[in-house]
Amino acid sequence: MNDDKEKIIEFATQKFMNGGFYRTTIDQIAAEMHVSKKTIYRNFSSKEELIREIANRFLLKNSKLVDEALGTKGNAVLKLFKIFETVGEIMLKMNFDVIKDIHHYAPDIWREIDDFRTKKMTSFLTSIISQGQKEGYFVKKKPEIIVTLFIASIRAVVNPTFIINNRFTMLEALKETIELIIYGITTDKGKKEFNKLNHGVIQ
Amino acid sequence: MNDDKEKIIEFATQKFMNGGFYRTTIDQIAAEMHVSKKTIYRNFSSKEELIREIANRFLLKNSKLVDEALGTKGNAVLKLFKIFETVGEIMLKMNFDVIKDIHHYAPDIWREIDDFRTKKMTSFLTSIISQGQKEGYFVKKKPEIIVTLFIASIRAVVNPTFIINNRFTMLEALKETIELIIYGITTDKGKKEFNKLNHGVIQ
DNA sequence: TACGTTGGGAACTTTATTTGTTTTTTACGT
DNA sequence: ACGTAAAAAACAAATAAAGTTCCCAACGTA
Repeated sequence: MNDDKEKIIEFATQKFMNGGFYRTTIDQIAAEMHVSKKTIYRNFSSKEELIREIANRFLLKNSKLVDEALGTKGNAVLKLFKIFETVGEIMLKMNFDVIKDIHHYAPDIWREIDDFRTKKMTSFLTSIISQGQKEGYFVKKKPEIIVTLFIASIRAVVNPTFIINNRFTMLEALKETIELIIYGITTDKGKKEFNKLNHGVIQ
Repeated sequence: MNDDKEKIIEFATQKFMNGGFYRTTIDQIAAEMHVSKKTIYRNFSSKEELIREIANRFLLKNSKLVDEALGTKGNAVLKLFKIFETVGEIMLKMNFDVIKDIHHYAPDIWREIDDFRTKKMTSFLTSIISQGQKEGYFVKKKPEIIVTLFIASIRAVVNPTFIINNRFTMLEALKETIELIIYGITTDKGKKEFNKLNHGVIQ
């Protein structure tokens, strides 16, 4: 029966998130599930495929969260704010070593994740910035340029190779980066709007 | 010259703390330091010895922090509070996967750490609890029993095998545990004193 | 009861990676 | 120009995990 597959994914996700992809072996998963390796390999051709499946589900779940944030009624500044709030929450929940593992041992999967993330960001940032320009919150530079700048900056920070010692610093770095960029692309009207949400951080 | 040794330790510590002990190989360290493996193996007979050295220094450093907290002037309740504040700070700074790595791949070293920690805790808790009993803050049960209970509870929580999803939850768990135990061993006078420091959490 | 299918568990092979060693090359000081 | 010392590279050995195979027990069905 192929309700095994779901159970394996569920259990493996827990183990992986706790122990990292590398430290957690297929043997361990099988043993602790009281299932034979054969059963696992019948459902997944390799450990990598299992990891890929789990990564995809994770992306999909977070993708939905972002979509919800995007669905927020209101002006572009509010939407942008909501999205970064959501991203921050996702990052807080994440075990950072899991990301490091993928980056290190499964660079293919990492590339997929990065691609997905980039496409997602490009699409929503473009739409928000266009909206914000019409509303007079963002300066009227070419949206593609703004989006590229935005994504490049975020990717530079939210990346395992970015030297960090702990999650807090990392989140802080992201926040600072975003504030910097927002300062550069908002009109006076936009800055005012942002300060309402962000406790007056943007001058 | 044997100023190499210090440089290796310094660099390796950075790499290990960021990448974990397992993911970080001697080859990587050598390559990134622009040093040959021979140089590393001349100073350390094995990777394990290098790790042990780093772990020892880490323990020593934190041990000193605890000693400082212990040196705080004041009653036993204040001292206890200070120490757990310090421990909390240390935990926040720590990359938890590094601990998981040691626990998993170098159980010998882990046992040493655990021993050290236990001895340290036993010594300071015994002294604090005796002091607090004289001052009338703690109930007059046998200190050895209280200390044993205390240490067992803390070890149960501050342990890689304790299932946790993120650092925050873990710290929270530790805090709750400590509050529970303190509730059980303080007199009314002690509870009042603790609430002054702890925003009225102990009822 | 006999038969057949299914999956667990253990034993096995294979493959990949890393440790630790040895050899070669390079560079620098005398 | 020569000798030494360390880097770089090539090597062997060990380890550990992935993936496969086999055997056996449990269970359902005829």
